[in-house]
Amino acid sequence: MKQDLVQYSILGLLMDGKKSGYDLKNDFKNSVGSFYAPSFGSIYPILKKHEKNGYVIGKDEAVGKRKRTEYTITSLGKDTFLKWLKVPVAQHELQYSCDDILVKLYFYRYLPLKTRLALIKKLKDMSFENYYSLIECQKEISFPITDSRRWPLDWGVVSFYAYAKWLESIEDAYKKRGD
Amino acid sequence: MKQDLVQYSILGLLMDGKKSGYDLKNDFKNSVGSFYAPSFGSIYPILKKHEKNGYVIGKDEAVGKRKRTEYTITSLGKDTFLKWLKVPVAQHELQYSCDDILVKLYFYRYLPLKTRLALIKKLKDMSFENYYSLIECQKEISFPITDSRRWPLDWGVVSFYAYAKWLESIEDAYKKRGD
DNA sequence: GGGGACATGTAATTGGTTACATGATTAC
DNA sequence: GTAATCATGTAACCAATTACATGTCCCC
Repeated sequence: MKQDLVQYSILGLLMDGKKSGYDLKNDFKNSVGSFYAPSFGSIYPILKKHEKNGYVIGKDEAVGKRKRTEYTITSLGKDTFLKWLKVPVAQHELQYSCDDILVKLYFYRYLPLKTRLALIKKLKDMSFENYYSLIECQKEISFPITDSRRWPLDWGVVSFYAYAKWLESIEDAYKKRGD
Repeated sequence: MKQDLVQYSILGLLMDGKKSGYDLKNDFKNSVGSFYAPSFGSIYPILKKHEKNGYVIGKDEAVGKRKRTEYTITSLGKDTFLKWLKVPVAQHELQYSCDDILVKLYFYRYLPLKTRLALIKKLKDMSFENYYSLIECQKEISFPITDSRRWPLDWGVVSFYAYAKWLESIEDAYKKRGD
């Protein structure tokens, strides 16, 4: 999934208006930058690729004498992005690599409320499932709490529980809002 | 750090006895495999590289007519591994990418108790620090809980709190043991 | 005798980062 | 005038995965 992440994130950032490659770099920094920040060396080539695929349209704009190429997302690009966004996070992605999920989560606001809620519910359910299955694993291993071999497992247990509870609180918030 | 991870992990897995490349593949699967599992295509070349660097020594062993190359870690290899292991996890690594840390954590048992404890304490302190600083960030943003733009931040808050509390419980366990 | 595990290795491909190259504009 | 920021792009490099290539052993 990782390799697609840049590509879809760029489409995601273009969802709220046309931007240059330079803008995108800053946008990454100011949004999902703390866990994912691509370099110019990947942004510009991807933009070109997106244009070739018909996902974006580049237009040279002159700001004074300084020229910049602004990219607008097409409806095909939007569909492609939304299609990716709607794919629920898979169990194995949740397993331990959170970065990709965090990026996806950030863009959930572009989904209709119902879809968003369904995906959050699914994420919550998976978190609880993972939590319970790791609890089972914990029972099977005999290492004491001070043995580092069980730490990654314990880390998983505490984080899945925390995620699940937090996702539950989001669900509750939606319910209270009554949308 | 990511690229070094494979290399040090291989040294780490060789810490408790000589192994072939094939063994290592299985070992990854059975230990840190759920969050990090390299392919043969990276294991074998790294083994060769390690041998060139004097970190491991490969010896052809014949099991019947089937030959396998078993690698033994050298004292230089051990030192190199331990040196890496002793480097505390940096703040930015803790930020959101947990995989690398989990791998490192798994190998902490090769460190003397005192060092291990100090590193756990440091990790705990950083988790609390991150937790408090994210709490500050939360105060500054005005998005309601139902806005997906704050979710990555919230995710960070709940996970840092969970990690910190859990690391604290490890410390307590050590104290109770009175080592 | 065939499938599956054991065992090693490499070549092709992918995809990213770093560093380089270039040049305009703005603020001091 | 010079440093910082704006702005775009590419070439060299690096590291990893996939797929391929090869062959043994063991059990059914």
